Amino acid sequence: MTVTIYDVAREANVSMATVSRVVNGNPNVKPTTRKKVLATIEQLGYRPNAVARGLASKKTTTIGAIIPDISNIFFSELARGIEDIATMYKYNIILSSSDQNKDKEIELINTMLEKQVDGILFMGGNITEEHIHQFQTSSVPVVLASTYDPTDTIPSVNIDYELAAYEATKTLIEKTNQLPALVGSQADTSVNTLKTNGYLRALKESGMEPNEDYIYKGSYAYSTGIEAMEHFLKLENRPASVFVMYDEIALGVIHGAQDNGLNVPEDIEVFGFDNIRLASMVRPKLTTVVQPTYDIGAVGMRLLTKYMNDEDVEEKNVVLPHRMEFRDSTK
Amino acid sequence: MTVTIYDVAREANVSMATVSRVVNGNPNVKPTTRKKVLATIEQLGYRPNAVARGLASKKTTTIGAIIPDISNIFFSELARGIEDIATMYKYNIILSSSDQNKDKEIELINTMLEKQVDGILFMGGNITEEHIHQFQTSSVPVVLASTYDPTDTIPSVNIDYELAAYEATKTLIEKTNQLPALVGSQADTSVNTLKTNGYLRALKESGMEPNEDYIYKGSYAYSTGIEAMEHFLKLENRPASVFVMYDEIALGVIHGAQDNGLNVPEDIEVFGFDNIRLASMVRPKLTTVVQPTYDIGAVGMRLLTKYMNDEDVEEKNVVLPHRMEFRDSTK
DNA sequence: GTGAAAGCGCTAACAC
DNA sequence: GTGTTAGCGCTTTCAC
Repeated sequence: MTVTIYDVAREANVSMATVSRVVNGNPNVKPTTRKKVLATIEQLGYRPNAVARGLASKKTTTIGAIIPDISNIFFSELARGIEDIATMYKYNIILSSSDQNKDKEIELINTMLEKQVDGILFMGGNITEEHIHQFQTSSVPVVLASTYDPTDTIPSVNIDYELAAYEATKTLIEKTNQLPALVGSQADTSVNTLKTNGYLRALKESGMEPNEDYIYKGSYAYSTGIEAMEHFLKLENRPASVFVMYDEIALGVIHGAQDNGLNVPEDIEVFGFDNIRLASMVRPKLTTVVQPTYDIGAVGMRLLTKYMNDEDVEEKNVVLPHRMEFRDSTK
Repeated sequence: MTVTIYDVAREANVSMATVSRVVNGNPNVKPTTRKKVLATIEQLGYRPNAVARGLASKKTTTIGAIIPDISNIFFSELARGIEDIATMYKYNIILSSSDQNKDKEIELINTMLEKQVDGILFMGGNITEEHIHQFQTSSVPVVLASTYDPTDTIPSVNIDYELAAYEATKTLIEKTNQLPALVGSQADTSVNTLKTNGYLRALKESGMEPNEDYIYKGSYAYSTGIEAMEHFLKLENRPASVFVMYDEIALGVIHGAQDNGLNVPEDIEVFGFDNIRLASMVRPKLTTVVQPTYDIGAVGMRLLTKYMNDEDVEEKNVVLPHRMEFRDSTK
């Protein structure tokens, strides 16, 4: 039925070992035999069985990527960064969405380990002790991307979320001289915590007290922005500016304002976070914290290849630079 | 080092076969032995090796998905549909982007076949004879999603792109009584051809002649919309409406118009295609052809499971319904 | 430069 | 119910 390395060996009058050498580009083969083997491979339509190879060699050239949600524009961009570098190094990717559900995350890690992936790239919400235990007892390297491990145990690629949020909030305070609102996700993830902390630090440094009414948290969705704006408009004094933890929600804030007759940035300034492609596809274009999304994936994957190949790693926890991009949603 | 089924068997004083039965939920095991085996599995931290299992059973419970670009919002949504159903049926996914490059597509198909995937879900640009040849000589089932095979040889899940484009164009003609413009991608894909054909058919039926100046094609990107609008504005008579083959480009058209002082829909009406999430995240909200993106992926994956399990398939080429959603970018 | 042979860790008859 | 055994298709020493 299916043609195996044995069939090729027989037809070409060589041993399996020689065919294996040819297939794997081993130089210790006489050019003439190589040619002969290649010819019968072609003729028989032989296709190496990567599963058998994986069993024998204990390498699958496949890595596992666990991602919160592939349909999320931020993560799909990050995934593309992973993929491009993986392709460059000849790895395939088993990709799975976890919805940041801890049990699902743990289950996925185990499934991927069973499938004998050569490494795991993990993007998630919160890194718990159980995660760390899983990772440490894993036989293959693990790298975190856009995911913060408070213990700094696991290699990772991130930006400084706390600092970025601090800077954005600080900017808003300096511009308006008033207390900025905060809109974001209520999910209990370390990135959310870091962003919130940055916001609070900026307030504190300016001698401002946080105001419950000025903090609105919901889902990661656009609709959270709409809802937040409706909430703020019911207040006696609405905020003069708002720092939003995710661009998609920020778009909701802008439209929520516009739909209620406010002008952005004249009546209310909006500062986003991530710089997803949509940020330049709104009017007014969104001022936001630029995070090198694609690069986080790419650098994470590159880091993982280093661990898989036992190369030296200078920096276990990579912090990529971020910056603020001022567009038209702030004055 | 790693604990194998043999270690478990030895520790539990049973044979490998029994351990295998327990692991695979085979009912022919006495409850007491099952309990014993389960206990030593737990104790030893045994994790079944899926690669070995795949070699022995010739099933990997992994499918391959070839997609034009995972960072594209349309395809990432489709991918989520695939994934959810795959998870439901206990399959993992090897996901790769092809950029609709034919050579890369063929190469990916081969890589996935080498990895012994149990089936392939293919999303691409053009289905050529070479593709069909590859698919037919493949040992595993293949399903196309959002990808048109003119010969109807390969099972597929689509909507009727030609009809949908026809309807949208027709609507624009009836509203404005003028020749609508066409903006889209110049990529030579069958979906693009179908959409263009639908546009042309609507013109013909209304006794209108296509006008070169009213057809602008570029990349799939937002910027194509901006460029198209700039092109139209240079014309002596600019179009009263435009049918855009992709929502993301349509957003560009809207903003290209607005950035040049035109109002949508008053000065120019815009009709999109796909109903990506962004369509409701612009102002004015985009009127568009609603395509059940997530469902195309989900139904495609479900269809693939049927082929993989040798179930009966009533409909080899599934055509899902579409509809027009009228929002604020048309009058 | 090439071949022989022993696994890799598991499943799947088949026997008992 | 449970054990024995022969592969699955390949890589990898180790000889020669």
